[in-house]
Amino acid sequence: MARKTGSHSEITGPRIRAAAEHLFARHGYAAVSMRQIAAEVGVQAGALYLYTPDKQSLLADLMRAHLEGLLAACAALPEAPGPEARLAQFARFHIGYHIERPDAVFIAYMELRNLEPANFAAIEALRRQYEDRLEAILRDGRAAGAFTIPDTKLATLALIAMLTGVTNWYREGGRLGRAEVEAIYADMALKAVGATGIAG
Amino acid sequence: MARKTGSHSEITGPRIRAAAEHLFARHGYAAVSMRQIAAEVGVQAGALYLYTPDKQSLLADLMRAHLEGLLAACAALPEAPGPEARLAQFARFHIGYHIERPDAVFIAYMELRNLEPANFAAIEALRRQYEDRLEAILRDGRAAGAFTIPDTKLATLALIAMLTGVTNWYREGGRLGRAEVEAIYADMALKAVGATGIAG
DNA sequence: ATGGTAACTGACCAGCCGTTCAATTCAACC
DNA sequence: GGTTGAATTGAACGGCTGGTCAGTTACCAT
Repeated sequence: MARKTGSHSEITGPRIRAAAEHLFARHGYAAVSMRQIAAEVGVQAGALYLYTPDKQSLLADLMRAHLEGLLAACAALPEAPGPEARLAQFARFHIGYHIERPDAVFIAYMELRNLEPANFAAIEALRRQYEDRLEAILRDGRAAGAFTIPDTKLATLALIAMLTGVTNWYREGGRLGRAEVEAIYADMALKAVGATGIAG
Repeated sequence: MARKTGSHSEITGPRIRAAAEHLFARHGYAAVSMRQIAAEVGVQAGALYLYTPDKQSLLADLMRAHLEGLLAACAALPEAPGPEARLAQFARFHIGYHIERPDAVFIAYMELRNLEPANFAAIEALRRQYEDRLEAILRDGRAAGAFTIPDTKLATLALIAMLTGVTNWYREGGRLGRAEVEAIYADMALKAVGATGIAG
């Protein structure tokens, strides 16, 4: 009993990545076996190795894909007028993008320690690129006198931690909708850096 | 070759917990074997089971001990005058306590999914108790007109995420000392909830 | 000196791990 | 209708897993 109907290579590959993302997020990279992933796809473990050289690459590829998508989407944002608007836009974007991909976000933040050094360096570089986007907004805003920030790097990390925290509790269909959460968090982010004007 | 000198039971127990905490934080619960823990203590794997019924209890005990210590220390805080002072005190306490226990914090936030349901419920209840402390501060402050908060629960989660994020990057002997970090974060926390007075 | 016992070893258990690969199956092409 | 080759199976590899336990050691009280 090999393949059943039609050519599967273009279907099985994405299905493996989806199953791995789902299982890694739920149980953690180290706790998930290749056989579990294969079972979720409906295939034998050996077949996975037609699509990934090993388990580690499966993890690294998921994380890289997520961060590259995040960076691309961030770069595609329209230019906003003024520091407050830029920060509000970033906050809303960050929450929206993360809320829609809870599994990928979870993995990207929790499985860093399971990456081999080379993969870790690559992923870390992408993460830093994204942080730099926010840091630039804060730096410019401070230079323009729009924000009150004792330390730009600290404010960057604090805001990202706050905004990303949404993924820990947000559930579709919960008490608050996505738009409300975005508005509330954008408002808090602006206030936290002492924004004078209102652009939430 | 059994025990070498003196009675070890009061030494080996804590050493096992310390080794487990260290290794779980570094590599993750699922990725650490009982034999690795035993090796770090300088003992054979079987000896671990004189001090813990199984690996799962080792994890649950570490998390429970951490959260109970956190709650006790929080409860021992002197009463602060007014909402701003209370929030500033909480922010400083939270950062200080977490900064000093990076391994325990890491485990408490990352290994929840590796807890069996019964243990998870117990740990989650402790975590919620701690959140309620902050939420009470915010609720009282809002009622007193000191804070501007659209949603108290959201603000609670946002602040905790922001404050806890410090443990992701803070290193002893880094660019900023503990006192500076506490001051900057307490200030941001106050501003984020629209505190009118200054009590950072 | 000797018996008791707390502390620990080291071998063992069944079972799962990531990974490999010869053999098989089946759609597509000639 | 036979051939090709991509897709997949299923068994196997050595090695590691959490956990058990009979046996050994070294301290302590007597």
